[in-house]
Amino acid sequence: MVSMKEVARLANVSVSTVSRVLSGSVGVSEKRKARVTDAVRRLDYHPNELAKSLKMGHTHTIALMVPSIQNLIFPAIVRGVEDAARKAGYTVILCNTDEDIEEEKRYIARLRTRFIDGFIVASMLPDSDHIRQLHKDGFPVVLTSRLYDETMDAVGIDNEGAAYEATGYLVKTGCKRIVFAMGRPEIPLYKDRFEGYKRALKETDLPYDERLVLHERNGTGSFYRLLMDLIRSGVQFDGVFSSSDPKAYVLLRALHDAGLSIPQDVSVISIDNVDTSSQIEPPLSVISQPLYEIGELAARKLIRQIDYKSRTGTLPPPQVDMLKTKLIVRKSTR
Amino acid sequence: MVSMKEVARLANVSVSTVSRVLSGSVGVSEKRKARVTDAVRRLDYHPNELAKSLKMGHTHTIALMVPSIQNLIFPAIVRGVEDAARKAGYTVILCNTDEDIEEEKRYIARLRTRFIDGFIVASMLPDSDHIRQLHKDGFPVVLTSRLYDETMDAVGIDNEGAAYEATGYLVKTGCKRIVFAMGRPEIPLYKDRFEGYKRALKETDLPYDERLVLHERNGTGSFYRLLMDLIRSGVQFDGVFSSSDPKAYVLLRALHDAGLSIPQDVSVISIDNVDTSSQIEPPLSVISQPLYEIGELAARKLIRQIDYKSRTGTLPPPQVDMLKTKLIVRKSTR
DNA sequence: CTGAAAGCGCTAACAG
DNA sequence: CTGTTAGCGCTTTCAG
Repeated sequence: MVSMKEVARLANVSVSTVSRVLSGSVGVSEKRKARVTDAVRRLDYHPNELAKSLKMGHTHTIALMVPSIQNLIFPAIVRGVEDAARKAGYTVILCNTDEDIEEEKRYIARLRTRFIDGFIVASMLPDSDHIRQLHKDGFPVVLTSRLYDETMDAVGIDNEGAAYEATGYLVKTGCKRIVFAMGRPEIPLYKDRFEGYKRALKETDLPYDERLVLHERNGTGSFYRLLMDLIRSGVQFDGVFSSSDPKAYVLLRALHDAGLSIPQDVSVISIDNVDTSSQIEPPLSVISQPLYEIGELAARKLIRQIDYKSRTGTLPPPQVDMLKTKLIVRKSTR
Repeated sequence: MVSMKEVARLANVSVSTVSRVLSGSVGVSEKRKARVTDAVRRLDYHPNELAKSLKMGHTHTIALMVPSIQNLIFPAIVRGVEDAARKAGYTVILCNTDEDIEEEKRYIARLRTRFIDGFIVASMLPDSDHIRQLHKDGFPVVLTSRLYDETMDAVGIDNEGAAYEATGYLVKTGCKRIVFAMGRPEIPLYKDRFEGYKRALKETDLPYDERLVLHERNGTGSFYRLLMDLIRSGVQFDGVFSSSDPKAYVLLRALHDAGLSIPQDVSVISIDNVDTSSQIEPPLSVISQPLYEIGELAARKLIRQIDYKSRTGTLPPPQVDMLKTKLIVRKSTR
């Protein structure tokens, strides 16, 4: 690897002169500047970012923590983060935590020692004190797609409102008995979506029937059994509102296997709008959340924090941004 | 950040002693060792990996280049890579290249200056001299899921054989006129799959009809039009073999929209077996490739190269591994 | 067994 | 305008 020293030697100047021209050339004579740029070219010199990082205290690297990239909502988010990061000259380290808080802690502990500039955490569960600690320790952090509160930067959607709208749409199109597929209750966004469902029922004077809410047992796959059991039990329903697209896929599968036709026998709606949701049969009606934009904004906010911190030495006041969702009616609803 | 110096001061030893106990304690008296470990604990000291990297010349970081994480086959591969990497104490940087060779070059140029220990490239196109150069320059590289040859480590599947088997299965179950959805010809694996299709036809004495092969125009979405046009043109067919799962999804969509039923009117098979393929309606019959294992093995091979290089100073002889594919019959075929 | 010192490649005072 | 110097935090000879 060719170092600055060699460039300096070839250009017959000192390393500091080389360093100067490489970082803006303020106060360097044209003559020497030319010699340096020439030497740089001839040696095909590229500065060692690692050494720079050690000296400067930042790495232009951010960490992105997701539960699992295999969950369909994350590829788009990750892509948004990566694009925005790259545009700003940042590199992203991808961390799959598998919902395992210990794994996440280990990951963070390792990353901290490398001068990671900041963290986007899309995997936060309640009791994640290690994340709050990170923020308290002065690390730029932005939360997304899971839990967030007012103490840290975040970008999300109005989950309660989205669920309210989804349920409302089902009601408006004639559904009277709507199944709700509820995700893991530790994840607050599911609670919010549940609330939206209940509020929509109440405001349209539809009775709330406990038997119609399906609670995830272990893994998304469990909804297959849950819905099948409901069907067999004879409880009637004419609509299904899934709290996420991946769950909707398995619900749809169960409905098909039970011989029910969609949307004639039952309307299905969901929240997310993952890429495949428009392609499957039937195309899924959804409340769409702008996944890519969420990732993009999260990255931009993080970088803004990093810049702010490098200027002032402290983190800016936290701010949570809510992005708009949109109802997209396709063929799974009447 | 607490440094080794502070630990040394608290423990009343020199920094070299601290360094020694932290890296195995060879030749350190029990007494001092205890003093050091105690100081480490009390100060909650964590070594600065960046400084270590600068000194040692490696970072325990690998780069993973994919065309786009939004392509359904990559989340599983990425996950495999990340899991294997993490197990070995490595961190992965995710790079989406968008099939843009210039973007890829820029990415690599940036990464090289950071002492990246190696590259897994799942995005290689022909004429990727910058990748070969990387390898020539002594960087550990493993190729996967795209182009590869004998000059570099690689992990892949037998694409020709997989396509042969897929087509053969369609023939065996009664198809006589099989549409083939051909991906971008610059990507060799699609050529291989095309060859397998043709060989199966030949060996079963079915005529090869050019009109039955659909050539991707721009983007996977183009297959919708392509298939619709074929249907309208009146050319008969009773089977569709898609060269990848994402393409199969749009083909399925077109078939549905045209009012054809699957598999009664036409059988559909594909190569990949992405997670959602078992969930959609109808569940897709596929030749499955072990995506996760491919990623896992790629990472393990890369790390093996890194280790080998750090011991011997050179790269080990390249070796390409072929993983087994498997026919999975679901509901989209007769 | 232990510490002093050099140096990885770079930046940023500090003199001149 | 330019060069010398002192580190960033760590590992690793090299003496003792």
